[in-house]
Amino acid sequence: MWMMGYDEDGEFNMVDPSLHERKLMTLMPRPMTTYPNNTSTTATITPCLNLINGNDLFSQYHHLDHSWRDQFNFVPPVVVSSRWNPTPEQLRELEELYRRGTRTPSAEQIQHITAQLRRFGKIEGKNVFYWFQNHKARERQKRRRQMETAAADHGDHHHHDSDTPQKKELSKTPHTLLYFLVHNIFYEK
Amino acid sequence: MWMMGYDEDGEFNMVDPSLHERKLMTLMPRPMTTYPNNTSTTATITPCLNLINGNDLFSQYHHLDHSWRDQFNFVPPVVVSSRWNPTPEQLRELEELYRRGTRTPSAEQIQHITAQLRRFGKIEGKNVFYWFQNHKARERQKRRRQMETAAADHGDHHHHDSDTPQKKELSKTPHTLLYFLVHNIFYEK
DNA sequence: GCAAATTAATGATTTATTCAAG
DNA sequence: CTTGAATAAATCATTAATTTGC
Repeated sequence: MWMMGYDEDGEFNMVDPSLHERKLMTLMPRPMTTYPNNTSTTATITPCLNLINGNDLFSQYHHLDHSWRDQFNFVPPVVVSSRWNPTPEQLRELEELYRRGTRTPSAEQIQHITAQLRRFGKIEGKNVFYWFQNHKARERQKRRRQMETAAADHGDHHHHDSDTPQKKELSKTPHTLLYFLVHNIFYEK
Repeated sequence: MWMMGYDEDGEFNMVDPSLHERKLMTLMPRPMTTYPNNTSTTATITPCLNLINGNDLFSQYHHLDHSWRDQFNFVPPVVVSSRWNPTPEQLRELEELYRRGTRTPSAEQIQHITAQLRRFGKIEGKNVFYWFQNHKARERQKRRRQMETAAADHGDHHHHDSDTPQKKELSKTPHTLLYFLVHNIFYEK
């Protein structure tokens, strides 16, 4: 329905739907079977991805009666959460890193952090990247709003805090995920 | 100088300079030596990268006399352009694609286009990605400005053109480079 | 004609905004 | 309502056009 047509920019889209259906993934129903690449050697219990955070994703199929299921060899598709949700430990670690000054971790830092946090559950590099990006932006806008209200209280004074983006520094070294990825994938050779 | 310190967000940066010195690259002076990965099997003449668009990058060192050069075994560093510049053919092809409706090509499209355009000279996927991103944005703002002036002429009427970003469509399929890269690099497994 | 100086285009990054899952 | 994910807008920085003084 939305898969083929012109968008606001007049762009014509005709794409392979299988490539872009990212909302929910349907997997073979193999409960308690971890991913092949799951490093099961860690001492901490890595919860089955379908039960992370205690959400039993099978429960939504309990209304199906067994006779029907058996007759057609029906197996309820396992709907796996489409987006990452940090475990409390992961969040704690990330916030600690942020508090200690990490804002835009380099690709290597991202990889390292990701590897560390995988001990606490499923996580990918892009999650770490997005987390810092969002956290930085939202802390900033939080402060901005505080400043606004403070300014309104005091009669619109322009008091430059230590966090006010003063004038914009030059020559910022690119540290973004995009930078890393571009250099890794697209630098042919 | 700018390489180590706190940026506007209070982030501490201490990075390997070699990773980020992207302003100008200095290569060994090997005139007429194409890049190793240069597909030299194509029938079309692929110009030496240093002479693309007819810029002889050695001419800037003609003031140096030979005796001095020979004495100290001086070889003029070949300054290679730090950013891609499309050849006329590449630009023609890209504009044709745009005219035909391509706006945000998928990763596969990018790879395909890049492969095609490599026939005309050095190019990378990210160049194609950025070209479409920039071209789309600048065509849009061009039209926006036209609209502004038109509205000013007619007394600020709100006449919704077919290109006015009406309300924002939902369910846009992610087609960006970032999407592609993220899925290729960070999808562990 | 020819470089240095200045301006205009545009390639490349970063930041702000938006969408939508939970 | 919070926040992970994605896109669009703004910005930076480099190269090409263009101008200017000689």
